[in-house]
Amino acid sequence: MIDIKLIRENPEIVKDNIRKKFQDDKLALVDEVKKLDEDYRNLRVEVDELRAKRNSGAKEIGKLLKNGLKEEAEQLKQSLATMGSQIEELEATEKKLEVEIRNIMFTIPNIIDKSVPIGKDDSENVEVERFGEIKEKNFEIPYHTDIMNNFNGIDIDSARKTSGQGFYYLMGDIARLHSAILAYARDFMINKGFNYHIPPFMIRSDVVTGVMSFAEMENMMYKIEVEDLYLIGTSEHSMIGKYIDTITPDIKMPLTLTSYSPCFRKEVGAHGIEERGVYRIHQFEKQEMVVICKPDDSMNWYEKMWRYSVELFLSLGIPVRQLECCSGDLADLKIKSCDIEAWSPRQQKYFEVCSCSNLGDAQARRLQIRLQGEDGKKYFAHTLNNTVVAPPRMLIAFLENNLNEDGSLDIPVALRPYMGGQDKILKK
RNA sequence: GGAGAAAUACCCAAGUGGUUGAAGGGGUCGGUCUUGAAAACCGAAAGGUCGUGUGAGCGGCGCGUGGGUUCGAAUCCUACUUUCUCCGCCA
Repeated sequence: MIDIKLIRENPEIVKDNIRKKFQDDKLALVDEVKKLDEDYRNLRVEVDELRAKRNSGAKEIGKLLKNGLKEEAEQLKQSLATMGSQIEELEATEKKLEVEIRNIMFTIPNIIDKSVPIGKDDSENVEVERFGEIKEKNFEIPYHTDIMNNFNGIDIDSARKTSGQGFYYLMGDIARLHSAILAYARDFMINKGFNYHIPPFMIRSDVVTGVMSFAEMENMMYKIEVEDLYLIGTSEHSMIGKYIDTITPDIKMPLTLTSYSPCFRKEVGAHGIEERGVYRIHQFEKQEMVVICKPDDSMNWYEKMWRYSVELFLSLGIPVRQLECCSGDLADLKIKSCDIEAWSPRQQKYFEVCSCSNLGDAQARRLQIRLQGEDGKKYFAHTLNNTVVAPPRMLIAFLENNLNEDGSLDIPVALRPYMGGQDKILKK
């Protein structure tokens, strides 16, 4: 959500930005909302004047009554009553305009960073850099669920029975590996100075509508029946929700947070649930990083954050690449974003495992997350988020890259303390 | 889950329908005293947000949140949220 002042003063910047994102159908909205905003402000002046009159009139009645002038007071009451209904009418229009303006402002994309490559859709995303050495395997890598099966590590059939498609039982060493990776990721971020959080896994509807669009909500969020609660789709929801309507002294910035949570997603639309495996599922777990900082600092943090993901994956023997989101693929709230993709030796290609985003002040403006300088001035924070690691999807990359020809799995040094010291787990 | 009490500015707190942006403290800032500080005393300012104006300013909204009653609401009604106390239940 951008500042409407930008539309008042510099609509061309906003339109250019829309063109860069190939959303030309939204161009007309700029002039439309500009006009609505003018109407709104003119109306405000009118209503405010009336309200001022009513207020002073009401005070006058108080005085008259005090002086025992009942007749005059009654007369004044009459005239104020008619003014009251007039005000009510205008207020209805005022409210309507406010809602219309807000709705349009939600759909106008944030101004993208000048470094973002221009492109229509995800096919034009740009590979920036590759990290880690790809070790060619001279044997065939099985599908990830088959690898898991070799360790008696997964039971999807039973999960289908208990919960339907898109669920899984992880078992034995694979389940332990899953927990180990999360624990390692947690400590990895703590060692980077991030503050570890376990947030609520359910949030109220007002937080939900605050942190996401209506469409997103429909496609992602599970609602708890009877209660006003939703299962979170990512801990970002509860982590950002924590700061809604807050003013924090800016000397406390940056807030570097890392949070663990299970994530629940309906996955309606998009690609849907893949039948086989744990690539896209209704329930997974995720270690997340969230940074709230001063505007000047957000690009530095963006760079640091995606690099943390790279470092973590490399430390687990998984080659990755950074893929920068082009303008057309960038979500409307974001000013810059990239994916970290892990190498799949089986598919001989990279696939998404982390997504790092700088939202600029758009999220903060929408949620009123403000900072206060030592001079007392208040301004909107910048917010960023990135995946640290999200198993079981991450396990796909882990298993494929650390698999040996004899079916055993190497446990990288970093992970061994979390796996009871084992350097290898063996096929069952 | 049941019963009761409560929510006022940075903090504590007064205020039950009429100049209440909201008494009084604390804190903050300045001064006196002191080598410096503390204490004490004297004095002062500011307090959210939006609109409007070049500007000093003017005005709207605002006392947990949303509705309502009224010419007028911090004050009355209502729903919700949260906190505290007691009872019940439970990892």
